[in-house]
Amino acid sequence: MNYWLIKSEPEDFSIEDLANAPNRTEHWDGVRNYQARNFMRDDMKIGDRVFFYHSNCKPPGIVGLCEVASAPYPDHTAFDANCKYFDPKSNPEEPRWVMVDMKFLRRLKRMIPLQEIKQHSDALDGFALIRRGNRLSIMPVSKEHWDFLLSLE
DNA sequence: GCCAACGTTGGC
DNA sequence: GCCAACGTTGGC
Repeated sequence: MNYWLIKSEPEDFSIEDLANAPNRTEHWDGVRNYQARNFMRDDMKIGDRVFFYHSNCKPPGIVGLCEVASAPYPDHTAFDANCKYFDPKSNPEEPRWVMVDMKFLRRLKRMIPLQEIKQHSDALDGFALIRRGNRLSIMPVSKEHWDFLLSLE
């Protein structure tokens, strides 16, 4: 099993939104970064565990757990000219972007703020979230880092 | 709102 | 293939 962290701006889509979605599951659309796409396309497996991270808010941090609930499939929002995720270079015959379904598991007992995560840079050495200039919206988490982060809960 | 740190685009 | 210009992310 692999472990991941996904970012979402809570004003756009929050952990509550995922918890309230039908079947507690929603497709993770709108990823328009090749590295993040490749993680979904090549490495994510059904059942992988995922930290849900709230970004661009006060305070940012890890707020919940979810799991990968589907294989990757084409992100249809890239085909819709009225959608903000529209990409004219993607089409149904040759989709450029993919997504997976994410299923809500639970909220953390408390939010783990980014500021606190940064204070454990020794235990979390190499964790992509706290690397300088990190902008990835989907990133892998090692088993060791996963367990450590959960121990902070 | 600022701005550093990216990633992407496109001319050459 | 280089790289300047531009757009975006996201913490602060």
